[in-house]
Amino acid sequence: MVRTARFSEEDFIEATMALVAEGGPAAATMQAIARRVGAPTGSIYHRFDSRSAVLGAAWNRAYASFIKALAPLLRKGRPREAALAILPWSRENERRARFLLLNEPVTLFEDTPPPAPLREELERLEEEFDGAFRACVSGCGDGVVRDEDLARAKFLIFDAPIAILRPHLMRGGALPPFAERMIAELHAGMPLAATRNRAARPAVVA
Amino acid sequence: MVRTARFSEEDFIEATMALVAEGGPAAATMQAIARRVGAPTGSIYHRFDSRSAVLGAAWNRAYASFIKALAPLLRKGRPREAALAILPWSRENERRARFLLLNEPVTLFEDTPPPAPLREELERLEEEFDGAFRACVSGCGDGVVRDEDLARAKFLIFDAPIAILRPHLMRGGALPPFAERMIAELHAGMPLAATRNRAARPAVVA
DNA sequence: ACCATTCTAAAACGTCTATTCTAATTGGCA
DNA sequence: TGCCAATTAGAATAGACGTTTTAGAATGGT
Repeated sequence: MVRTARFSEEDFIEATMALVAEGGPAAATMQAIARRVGAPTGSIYHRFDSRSAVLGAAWNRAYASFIKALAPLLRKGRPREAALAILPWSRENERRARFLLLNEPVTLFEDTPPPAPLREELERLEEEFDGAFRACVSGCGDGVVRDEDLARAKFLIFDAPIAILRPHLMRGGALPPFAERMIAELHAGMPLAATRNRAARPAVVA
Repeated sequence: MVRTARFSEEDFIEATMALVAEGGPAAATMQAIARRVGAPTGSIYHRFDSRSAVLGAAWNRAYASFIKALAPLLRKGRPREAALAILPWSRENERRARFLLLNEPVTLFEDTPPPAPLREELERLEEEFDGAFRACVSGCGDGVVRDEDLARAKFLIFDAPIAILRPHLMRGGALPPFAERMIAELHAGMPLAATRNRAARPAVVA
């Protein structure tokens, strides 16, 4: 190294997350990222090949942090704790939570996909997460993991809690206490494994 | 009228929905919309003021159709039926379902909001939907609708079913039968009104 | 003190997009 | 038939954005 860098990868990634969290993916233009860091746009290209490389790096970083918080609980066979762990993680990583949980990768990368190394890293992360789900599901039944059971687990532990949190993440500010209650009740009322060989208990109407 | 129009508002709206449903919001450029209809780009501007006017009109149309399918059931106090009604609606309106349920208005309109008349129409639609939810919730308890109860109803009837359907809507193709089972079980296991004056039933772990 | 290297800095380029403009065409109606 | 507003038609414009280029400044070993 011959010249000390004023701006780090970290700086650009953090700025990107903040911009997307605040104004959606379209707000994270290269010029906006640079402006936020206080750098000229060209400097970003000394660290990243392209805009999708910046976005991809930010996504992988946020996703890895999220998985780190949930996967151990899943592997220990604690789906309810895993679902509830999304709350403290979101509170401690507000920016990351808004960035990760309020955007779909498909909309974030729809124009140009990230470069190969980042795509591969993302695949690894997704496999790790998927594996944790499978471990959790297979721990609660026999060895075979049926599609329905996996879909059900992902819903109960991931998609449903996020759906509960979404309005409050969007609005900003604190997550209300009843969000936690809703997640807990959801897990109390709906079993992780699909009821086999009998129809769902019919709901009592009126 | 002095010259018969070859292209209708309808044509452009339908093309816009199809493009967004197939390739995300960014795929619906004015040129892509025009190409799909077989018209020159300029012709769109004889019917719509701007791109956001086209998107807004498409959104309002899809949303109105969706609300029309659900609101009556909500007002009749049938939350479970309302949630399940999303399935046939999505099957009968596959294009609209992908357009409406797979995109957030905030990302669709983040660059430039639709013109005032469309915004007002959207507000009316949202109020109608909100009113139906409130009617449904207040029907199941006393007159006062608490924030928590409203959030819970919107989750059970709207967000959770959509979260269940999302992977299958994205992938395309038929919605699996277990999606219906999951929604039914969700409503069987989790009551519409929050349990008052006592904590949520604790889940049995391990 | 020099020099290769790494970085900042800012302007410039090329592409893509929404939008506008100008001209040609249509078809009911006086 | 000949007018005329509505419409088609497609090129032209202007701006935004990602990316590249060029120039210069800083650094640490030799």
